[in-house]
Parts: sequence; C-alpha cells; structure tokens
Amino acid sequence: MDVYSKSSKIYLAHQLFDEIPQPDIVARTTLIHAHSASGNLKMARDIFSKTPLSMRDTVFYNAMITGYSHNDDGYGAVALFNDMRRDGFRPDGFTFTSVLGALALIADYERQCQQMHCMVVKSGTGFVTSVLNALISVYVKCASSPSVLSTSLLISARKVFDEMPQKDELSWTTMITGYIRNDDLDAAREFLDGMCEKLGVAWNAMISGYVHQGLIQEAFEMFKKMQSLEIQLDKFTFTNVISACANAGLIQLGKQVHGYILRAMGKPTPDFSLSVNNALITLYWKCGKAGEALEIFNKMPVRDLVSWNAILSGYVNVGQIDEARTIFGEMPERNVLTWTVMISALAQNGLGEESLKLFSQMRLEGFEPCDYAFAGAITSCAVLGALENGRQLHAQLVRSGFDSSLSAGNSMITMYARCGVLEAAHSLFLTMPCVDLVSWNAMIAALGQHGYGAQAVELYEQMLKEGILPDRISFLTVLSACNHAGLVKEGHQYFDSMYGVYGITPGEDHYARLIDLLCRSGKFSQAKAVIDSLPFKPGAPIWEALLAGCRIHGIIDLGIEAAERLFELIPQHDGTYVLLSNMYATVGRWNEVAEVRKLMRDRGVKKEPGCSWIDVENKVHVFLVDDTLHPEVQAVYNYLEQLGLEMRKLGYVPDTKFVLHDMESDQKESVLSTHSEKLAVAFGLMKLPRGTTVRVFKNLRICGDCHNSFKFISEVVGREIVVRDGKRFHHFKDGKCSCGDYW
DNA sequence: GTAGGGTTAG
Repeated sequence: MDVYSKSSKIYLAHQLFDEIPQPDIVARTTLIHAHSASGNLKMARDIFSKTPLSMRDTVFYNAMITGYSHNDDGYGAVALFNDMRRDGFRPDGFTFTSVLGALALIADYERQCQQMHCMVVKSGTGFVTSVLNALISVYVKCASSPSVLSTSLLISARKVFDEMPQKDELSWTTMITGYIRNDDLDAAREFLDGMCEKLGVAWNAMISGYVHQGLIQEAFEMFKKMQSLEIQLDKFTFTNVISACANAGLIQLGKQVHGYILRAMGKPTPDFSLSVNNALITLYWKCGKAGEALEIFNKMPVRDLVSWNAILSGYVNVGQIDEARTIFGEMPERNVLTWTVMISALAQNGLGEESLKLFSQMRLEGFEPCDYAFAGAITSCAVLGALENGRQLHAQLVRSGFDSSLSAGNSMITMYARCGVLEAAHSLFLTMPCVDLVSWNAMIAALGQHGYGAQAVELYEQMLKEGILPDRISFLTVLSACNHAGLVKEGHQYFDSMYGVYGITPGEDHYARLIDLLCRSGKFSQAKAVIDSLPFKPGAPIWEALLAGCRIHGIIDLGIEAAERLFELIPQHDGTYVLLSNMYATVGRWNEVAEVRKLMRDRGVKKEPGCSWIDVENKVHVFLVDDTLHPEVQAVYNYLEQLGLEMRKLGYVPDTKFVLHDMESDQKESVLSTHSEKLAVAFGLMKLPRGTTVRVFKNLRICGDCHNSFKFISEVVGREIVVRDGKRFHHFKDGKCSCGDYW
C-alpha cells in the first residue's frame, strides 16, 4: 500500500478490506476496479490471484480484464480472457467490450480480430451495441496500422456496422474516423451526410480529416455549415480551424477566427482557452509573428505541456537554438515529443554530438524514444559520419518495432550515404515497405553526393515515371547531380521544367545551381545573362557560384567582380578568399595569390582548416610554410617527395612543382596536419594488397593533390577507394574518380 | 469517437 497516501480513499478502502475476515466477491471486484483505475495494476492483480476459483464469476474476470486494458497491457488482457474461458467462465458483453479494446493495443492483432469476431457471434452477444462498437473500433484501428491491408478490414468493419440492430452515435463516429484514418475522406463524408443527428464529434473529426489532408477550403465549408446548422462549436472545432490557417499560412483568416472566438464564445472555460491559445501560439509562430505568439504564451494564466512544446518548436523553426535550449531547460515537464524536437533541432544545426547526448539522456530519464526521435539521432550520426553509432541505432530501431517507419528509414538512407556506405543506403531504399518523396530525394541526393550524377538523374526520371511529383528539394538535388555529371543540357531542361511543368518558382539556391552548371562548362555569357535577368537582387549564393566557375576556368575579370560582390555581402567569409587566390593560382599569378592572402590577414578573416593546392596542366603545386624546422613540414615534404617520385616513375604526372608560400602561424597546425594526414592515408593505401576495398570514414577535405594521389593509387594498386569529403564522397577506381574530375 | 505540440530529404 506504500504507493497511496494514507488519507487516500483507496488506502482506506483497502484497510477496511483487509479487516474483513472473508471478503466477498463484490468487495474484491470493487477493489480491483479501484486499484486499476488509479494505475496500480499490481495491487489489482494481487487481489485477483488470491481469490479462489470457486468464488469467481464473470463480473470478477471482467474487472481484471478492464484493468489490463485501461493500463495499456493488451497482452495481459487477452491472456486473462483465454484463462477465463479455460477456467470455464462464459464471457458476456462487458467481457468482449473490454477485451476488444485491449486487442487494439497489440501490435499484430490482425488475425485475432477475426477470431474474436467469431467468438462474439457464437457467444450470443452479437447484437449488443457496445460490443459491436468495440468490434468496429478494433477493426478500424487495425486497418490504420501501416503493415496491414486496410481495405479488407474496413469492409469487415462496415459489414458489422451495416448489420447492427441498433446503431448509436459512437457507431457512426467510429466508422467515420475509420475512413478518415485511412485517407478515404469521401467515404467518411458520405457517412456523415447520412447521419440524421448532427453530432459535433463527427463533424469535428471530419474537419480534422480535411485539415490533415491540406483541404483548407473544405474544412472551412464544414465550419460554416456547422454554424448555420447551429451545431455546438467547441475547442476541437476551433483548434482544428486555427491549425488549418496555420498550415496554410493564412494569418488574416486566422485572426478573424481569433476575433470570432473572442466575440462569440462569451466567457470561455479555462480548458477551452488553454486549447485555443495553444493552437494560436502555433498559428502566429508559423505566420512569422513571433511577438504575438510569445505574448499569448506569456499572458496565459495556465499553461500545459502543449503550450511549452509549441513555444519550443517555434524557436527551433526560426533557428534560434540558444533560446530553444533555454526553454527546454525551463520546462516544468517534458514528454517524448519535447525530447524529439530538441534532438532533431540540434542534429539539423550540425550539433550532432550534443544531439546524441540528449538522446541517451532521454532514455536515462525513462523515455522510450519514438521513431521520430530515432530519426533525429540517426541524422546526428549522418552529420558526424558516425557509421558504427548509426548501425547500432538501426539495430535498436528494428528491435523497437519501428523498422517500417518512413521518417526513420529516410534518415537512415542519408546516414548510410553520408557515412560512405552507398550500397546500404540503396538497399534500404529498395527494401523499405513504402517510400515517399522524401525517400526519393534522399536517395537521389545520395547518388549525387557520391559523384554518380548520371545515376542520380536516372533515378529522378524513374521517380517521375512512377507518378511522383518533385518538389523544390528534388530540383536542388537533381541540379547538383547534373553539375557533377557535367549534364549541362539536362540540368538546364530540369531547371526550365521546374516552373514550366510543375509550377514551382525557382528560389535563389536553384538559380545558383543553374549558374554553377553553366560556369563549370564554360558558358559564362549565358551565366551572366541569367544573373542580369534575375527576378531578385542576386545574393551571396549566386556570386559564389560565379566565382567558383571563374576559379576553374581562370576567368579573372568576372571572378574579381563576383568576389567584390561577395566581400560586400559576407565580408568575413573565408571561402571567397580561398576561391579568389586559387583563381589566380590557376593562371599562375602568384603575386596576386600572395596579395589575397595578405588581404585576408589584414581583414582578420580566419581560414578554415584545409590546405592550399592547385593542379595546373597536370602539375601539382603545393603551398607550404617556409619553415623546414617544423616537424609537420618535414613530414609533408617527405610524403610529397616519395609520392611525386612514384608518380613520375609511372608517368602519371609529368612534373611536380612545390611552391613555397608563407602562412599564418595559427593556420600552420591545422593546415599541415590535415594535409599530412591525407598523404599518410594515401601512403597507407599504397602498401595494401590488391583486391581490398578501402573506405576512409574520417572526414578528409579532398584537395587537388591528394585527389591526384588517390587516383594514382587506385590505378597502381588496383582497387576501389571511398573517401569522405565533407557531405560528399569520392569513389576512386582504375585511376578515375566518381566525381567526374571536376577538380 | 474528435483537437492543440513533432520527424525524415538539400
């Protein structure tokens, strides 16, 4: 009895019970009800098992079965149901209602639905409305589970419904929600229109169905019809309608609804206000009105978990991670959803480690992660390139029964791809029980990032053939793929089809990819024409694409122009300086290279770790610190010396020239260590026996000379090498690279 | 039997 406070009614009742020398079956049944209603299944079970068989009756069993069912123990309820029949007790209508409710909690209850249906019929309770409602409900729930063929079960539910001698409101509503959950809104609507009584619950369910399908107009028509038919509008009606506005970004309409509520609802109950305010927070936040959202939140007399979660995800959606962290810390309570939002937010912002830490903390605090939480954690592994961690999560996911989850599956496609195992990503894509646009986009991107541009384009075409409509992200990925495969004409056609065929207005990032495509293939006048005719003022992505193209082809004047625009827009961005200096290096203007580096130093711009290199006419030039006392410098020298020797011996590179260049001392360590690391890997690979496939998971920013080295090694040693380079991968084989040598 | 808070792809 420790779990109850000493003054609680159950405690007192139980004490009284203990004092009765021989409590009868009615007392026992009552106490089982009381314990299980307060969530203490153990106490209920204790009384149950101490009751001799001779005393028991059907009502007594029913109490215990209901107890299991109400405490989400479906298996317990079904097992006891079987025990009951074995012990010779006859289930009645209440028994069936309870056990059918319990069935819906069990994962694979498809066959059991039908068995139970037969038993109901045989037991003679097949005319009892509550039993039949439970039967319909369990069929409907079963039909909504993803692994089940829903139509046949819905037909079964419909049959039960049609043959019911007496239908009540519940029967109708259950059927309607059944159709809604299976995305058959027309059938649901037909049912609703066939109901004589205008029941608010059913109408609300119907509106919610429309909202979830994005059918805003239909939702609002229902709403207006409810008003004209004078059906009671309640918190469900309004939260649904507000969420419709939020999803469609209709702030004006949302405000009208808000005003209507204030005028028409008189003095609302606290419960009504809470629900509506929660919906309003999201409405304002999704429509970019952070101030209004926060004002509502701050003025709320009572907040619940939903309010806090709405504020949390509001901050996350506008990218204010620090504020989100603060809210997360301040929250009076959290649930799985809270954790999921935070884990995913961190992953999305590249904070993979923090995200994974939170994922394990979540479990330590006793929360069982849902598939969305897994998806967030798996994304963190993709960010970190942590293959082993990702594989473990994959295994745990399967163990938790989420292996058919779309979001988790989609995140795993990306995780495997970004960890270098393209084959695993692909086989996952092929074996997933169902895929959606996100899965296709993920797989197309994976191929593109691994340098398989032609295959990515092929997969995109296949997606179109299967009747799936591309979105703006599909175009970003397919355009990138065209870039890497050098498919200029195709890329341009895809770009044109974006608005021409699919009515999607290209964004700046799409234009940037188009310019990238044109510049890479040397079509500078076309690229310039596109920039001049842009429907908006060109921003950093556009100029960066242009500068990158100028770097490859050594188009100095245009490159300088692009760099100047970039300096105005993002003065402290190191990438501009690197591109600019490499552009000069391409044409051998070393003095200008030095000037750019000086400029960078004068402006206090920090360069990200990497190395400077350039490949001109098959000659490898490497910048090195003029400091031969530095041990790293000596190591890099030695590596290059040997590598150059080997390469020349095989006639791979006719000449290797090292250009010494001064470098900032704070850049020395990182630049040199990454460089020597890559060369060390290259040498390690050379020593390996023929016939091995090597994957380098450590993120090595691939530069021109190590790219050459890897190509050389793949040819000489004769095997495949996969190397990670940021988000992308290079596959080296037979002296060629999957990236199409766009270096 | 209905609602308000979430995820995955660039």
